[in-house]
Amino acid sequence: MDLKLVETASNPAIPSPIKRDNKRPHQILNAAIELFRDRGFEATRLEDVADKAGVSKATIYLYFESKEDLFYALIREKVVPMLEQTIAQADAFQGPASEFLRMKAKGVGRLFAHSEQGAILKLVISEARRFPDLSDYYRTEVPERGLENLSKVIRRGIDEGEFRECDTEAAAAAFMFPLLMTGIWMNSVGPDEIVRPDETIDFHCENFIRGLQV
Amino acid sequence: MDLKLVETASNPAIPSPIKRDNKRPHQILNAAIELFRDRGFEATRLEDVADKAGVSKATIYLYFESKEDLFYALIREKVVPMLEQTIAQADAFQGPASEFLRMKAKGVGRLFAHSEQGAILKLVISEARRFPDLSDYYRTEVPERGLENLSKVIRRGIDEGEFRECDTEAAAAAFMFPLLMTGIWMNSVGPDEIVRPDETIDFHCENFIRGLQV
DNA sequence: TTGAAAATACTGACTGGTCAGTCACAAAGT
DNA sequence: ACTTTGTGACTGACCAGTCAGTATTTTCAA
Repeated sequence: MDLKLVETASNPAIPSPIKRDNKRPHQILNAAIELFRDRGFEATRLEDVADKAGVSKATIYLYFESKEDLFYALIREKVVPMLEQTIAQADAFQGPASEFLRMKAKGVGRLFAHSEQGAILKLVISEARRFPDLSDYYRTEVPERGLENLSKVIRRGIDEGEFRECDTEAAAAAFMFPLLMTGIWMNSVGPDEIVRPDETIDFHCENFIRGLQV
Repeated sequence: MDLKLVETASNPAIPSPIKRDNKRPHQILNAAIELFRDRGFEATRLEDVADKAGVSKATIYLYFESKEDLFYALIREKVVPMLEQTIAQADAFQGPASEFLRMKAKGVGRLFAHSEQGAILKLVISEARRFPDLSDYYRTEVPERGLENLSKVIRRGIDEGEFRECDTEAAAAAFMFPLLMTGIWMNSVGPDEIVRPDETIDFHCENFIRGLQV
């Protein structure tokens, strides 16, 4: 799987001359994630990214075409591998629908709440309107793929008599949204004393299942 | 109620010389909301705000001290009135806790999904790390105030035998998050075909109550 | 093995464009 | 006349992106 994006003026088909087995791109990307999350794309100075990565600004241009390309690369390098893992996990699952939901909540919820994936989600949300093609890619590949998958699982739960009949698409969104929101919260206004992410996710998951059971 | 913020270098106690009974500030603020939401604070040029408001850039400086002040004023002028209304509504409510939740979901959910309040939420989330005092103010006044209030209502529901015993703080967050997330979704990656905000909120509300009932 | 040449990796200093914020002046209202 | 409301033109700082040149690593002939 590869990040394909429509070619635009601001996104000229990225030849991406990243040389392999070189740690520089990863150093730079890791520095960029944190700064982009904390200050936003526009307000982040490439010089600060360079400092944080321990290189000079010009070095960034050896590995990335432009500041925008750095942003695109971030999604390419950090999101796609996570996706493959999550999908494999979901495909392998056999068992009652409610167990799948529990697994999903623990996996996805914790991932967004405590890893760099939450920072990336918040970043994409923040910059979505400025990078519509990237936002479309991320939306369809990450949350919508998750929603579709969930929708099917809930349908299966209904067919097998575990869950009550309901609008499965709405249910999928209602299940997913607290997981995403917890991740965004922890990477923007939070962390704080009021919202305890793990407890919130656990409660949500159990209460959601309880509400759905016949 | 007034927006008080700790005085910092970037926020020098805002004397706010906004002359009253003048439509200019509102024109400017309305133009700013939309541009800030779509491009973010940093990437929005004051000249574009001016164009959209139908004035010259220098005119903005008759009513606002700086670009940052414009952002602060946006919260002052657009959030505080909404808050007062919501609080009055909540205080006046008498009836079963589940009815309160329904009212809350319809009110707050629709507000964030379909009005400028969703855009403001998304904006604050996006810029939270860059404007920590504003983010603190917003977080404590808007979502956390809502969470506290909800927490109490759920407690009341438990005490009156309507709801099962549970972690009321986690429950409040789990109830609130889909409402907030729907608003953010609609103002960033959405609108799209997959997420229908009203159906999502309605399902969430009913399923949440169903899960909570004894 | 050594060391000169080639290839690769990196950088400091610069530039051209952009934009927040200013100011001297103009128009409109009273 | 005087105050309020407005503006076009300017400026100084900032920063993405470039480039000429330096360091380091690799290659390979003697």
